[in-house]
Amino acid sequence: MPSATVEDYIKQIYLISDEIGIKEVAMGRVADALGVVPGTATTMVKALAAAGLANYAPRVGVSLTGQGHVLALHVLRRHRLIEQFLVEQLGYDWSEVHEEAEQLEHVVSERLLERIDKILGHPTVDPHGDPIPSASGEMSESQLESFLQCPLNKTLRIARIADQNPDFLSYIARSGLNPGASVTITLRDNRAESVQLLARGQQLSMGWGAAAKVLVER
Amino acid sequence: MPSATVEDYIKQIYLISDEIGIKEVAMGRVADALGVVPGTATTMVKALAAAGLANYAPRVGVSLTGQGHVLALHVLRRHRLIEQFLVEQLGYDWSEVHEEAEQLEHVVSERLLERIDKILGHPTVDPHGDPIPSASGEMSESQLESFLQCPLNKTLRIARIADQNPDFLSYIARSGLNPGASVTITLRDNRAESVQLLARGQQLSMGWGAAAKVLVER
DNA sequence: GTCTTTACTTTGATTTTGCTAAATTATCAT
DNA sequence: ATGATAATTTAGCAAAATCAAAGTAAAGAC
Repeated sequence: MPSATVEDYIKQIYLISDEIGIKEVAMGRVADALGVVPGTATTMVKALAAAGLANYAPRVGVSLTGQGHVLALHVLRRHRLIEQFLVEQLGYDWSEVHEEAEQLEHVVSERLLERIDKILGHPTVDPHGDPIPSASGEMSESQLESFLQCPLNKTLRIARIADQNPDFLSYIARSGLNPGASVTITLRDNRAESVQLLARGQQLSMGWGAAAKVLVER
Repeated sequence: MPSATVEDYIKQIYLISDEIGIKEVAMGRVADALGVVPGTATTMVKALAAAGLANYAPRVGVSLTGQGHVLALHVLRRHRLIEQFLVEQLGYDWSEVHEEAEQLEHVVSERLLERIDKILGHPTVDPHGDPIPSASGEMSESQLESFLQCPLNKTLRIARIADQNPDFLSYIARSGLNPGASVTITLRDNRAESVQLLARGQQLSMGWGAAAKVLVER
């Protein structure tokens, strides 16, 4: 049974790889994501490789093996189901569930997880709109657009916030941009790298970095 | 923040001490309870003493300090509230919650615990009838009698099963001796060290070891 | 009262996960 | 090309928790 640390490394490698769209993840990114010094990441990633969970190429980066990929999806399933459970059943705010799930994801049994899944009615997305992998390890690959790609002046539904940073999430929550809420993009300015939008009757403006993390559906 | 291992040692020392009614717990008992070789227990208990959680006297045993006592009650509170939650809200059987709670007790946050406590309506006992310490660390000291002390031929209510062994618990559950159920002790034979009883209309017989672990109230 | 058994402690090694600091390689600008 | 800068790896060390095996003390047997 993989340790909590191993699960965290595998999960982060998966998430970074997914985010940048490249298999190979640079060691620096791994070290950053895990909050350890680079040397620690190198040592751990070598151990992951020895355990058959990752491929490691010195000075190039790390990628997940098939086995590592399976494990990553399992951990992600646990994390996201727990988040959904905390919001739905325990009255947590969707912007504050991350830390708690981070701990719980390493100790819930398969049995408990399946009960949670059943009670929640087999949800396919967590409170942030992130997709929940199925028990068999499939992940629905939805085609969502971010604030940067979606059409102007149409009413859209917030589907997903692709960031776990508590600060960012609470800004999003305060602005009424919860998953499920409605928005209209009124203006996109390429020179200023800013987006103007209308949510809850309020006019808002976001920079490109932030705007890219809010995904909508029509 | 104490590690999961430290919490486990402190909890077991508390439980054993409580069970035998003596402050000083022999190292062998500690090693057994934790499932480690004696040398390991010695090393760890010394560390607990160095951390101010326990008093250690070589070849005599270990006892909890005030600080250790407080920690033990906190861990027990977490464990028992979680057990109650698993039974009440997630449809677990009361005889199978122990392992799950054993893991969860080390990672639930104070915030989550208080939400669970509130949802359950501030329960004072867990599914086994074991008392749940309050948030401030008080434990209701009830005066329950076991099958060995209670009066004969009276209808009594099962209040508590003082054992966590899954085998024993499932025997108890199958026999209809769940906390809350009614029983009548019909015969106690000191020579045979056995107890005859009536539960759910069924005649049953238990040895003294088992009978001592079932506590009733009138 | 010695002897043997049992309980306990000590010692030394191992695994996992982390750190610091030095050495190395790659990259980029000049 | 060359040297500076940034990223990465190596090497050496440490803490936590464990084990195996050897040593020691206490208790009971005779």
